[in-house]
Amino acid sequence: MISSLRGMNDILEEDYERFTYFINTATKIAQNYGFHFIQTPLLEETALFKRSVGESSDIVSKEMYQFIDKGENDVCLRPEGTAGVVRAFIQKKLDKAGGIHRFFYHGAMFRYERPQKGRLRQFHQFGVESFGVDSVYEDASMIMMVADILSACGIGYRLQLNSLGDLNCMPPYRENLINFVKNIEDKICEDCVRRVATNPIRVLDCKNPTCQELYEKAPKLINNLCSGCKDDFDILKKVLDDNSIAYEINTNLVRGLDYYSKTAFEFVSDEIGSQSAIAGGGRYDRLIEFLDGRPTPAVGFAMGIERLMELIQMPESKREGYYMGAMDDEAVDLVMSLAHKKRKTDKTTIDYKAKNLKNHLKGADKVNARFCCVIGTNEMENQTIWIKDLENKTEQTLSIEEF
RNA sequence: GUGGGAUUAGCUCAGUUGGUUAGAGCACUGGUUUGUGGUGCCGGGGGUCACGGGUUCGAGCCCCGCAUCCCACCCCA
Repeated sequence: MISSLRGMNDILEEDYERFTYFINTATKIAQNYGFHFIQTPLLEETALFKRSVGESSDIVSKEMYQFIDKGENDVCLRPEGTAGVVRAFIQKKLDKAGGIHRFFYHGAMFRYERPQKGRLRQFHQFGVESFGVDSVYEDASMIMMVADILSACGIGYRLQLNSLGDLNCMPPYRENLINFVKNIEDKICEDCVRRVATNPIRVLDCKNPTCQELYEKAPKLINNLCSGCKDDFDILKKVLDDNSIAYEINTNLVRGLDYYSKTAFEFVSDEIGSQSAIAGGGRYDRLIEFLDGRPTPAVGFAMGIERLMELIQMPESKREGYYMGAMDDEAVDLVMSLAHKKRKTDKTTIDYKAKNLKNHLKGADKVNARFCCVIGTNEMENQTIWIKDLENKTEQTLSIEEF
């Protein structure tokens, strides 16, 4: 038997119902916020991710499905969604056109990681990207949108917030931090030593308790923001307060992708194990110019659909549509024709085998049909059809023309 | 990539110190004497015990390998 590749799952039946329900709910909300759907290719030039996500990130340095295609192009399956959307935005010259452009997307992402609960090699994200709005109110809108989507799905969460600063305050802070860490380099873990060289800010996010203790005395970016960043962060907090969205400031929150600046946020769940981040995002004002576009402010987020799946509270499934069956073999053809007509407007399932009434009622129950419609000898004689409403338990007999 | 645990029917799981033909519940399917369901009763099908080796008179059970899943690290959605 050939089975699916490690970390790559089929989505069907109950899972598919939940998956679709989430996409539909999130789509509606994104549209309410003025976003439009965008679809970009699953395969992109490798250079796109190296330049956007950053070569120092684990995603690019060891997790990409990368290969050379038959045209000798260095390509890879997308490990995240933002890079492709930004590429499309620039390629379509929307950066030069100016104005505001808001997109949402959903689809498969690929990362070659060791699978675990909530961590797959092929997984699905729902994300949005907003271009051309530098106001921090847009950042707030992003967070409100995630909160709306999660609430609509009945999902509980904690929201963590941080500011990563901008070109004015981040570089001096970075130097500051490097100096601090260099002084205690002999006490920190191996990973942190590596991080100082590749991406020093990420040491703050280290899970090692010894390191965490040491970093408690480290300078905090939140206390060293320039006035612009600080004002924006204050406004953001106020807007969230005004709209009753609870948050906690996590000065160690560092997004794993290199392109983020200023607002960074993460929604976590305490109910799904160690892979607890269910949504994450932030501002990335410099990414468009990194990818050769005209400088354009941007902010976005992504949600991991598989991680949300078991948290989604599905609405109660209601009886729907028709079930049709015959009690005599001679009636099967008539059932078939009536069902064909009915299917133009309603969900209709047919049982092709003649059965007694009891079994048809059981069958109708099984497919969760609202109406059980049966044709037997009596009905054939009178050219009628017997219908029972399984919800209200009422019955009627209609002529086949009326049906 | 590192460390640990698990794997028996479609699903959830029993299976004694290694000993006849591997079980249960649910699900599926048929019947319940020919017109009333979701909730009665009776029956039926379905297992290379993940896979590959080894030890043994004999392995679901012990040993080795391997695959997958789970947990933690790591990473991140």
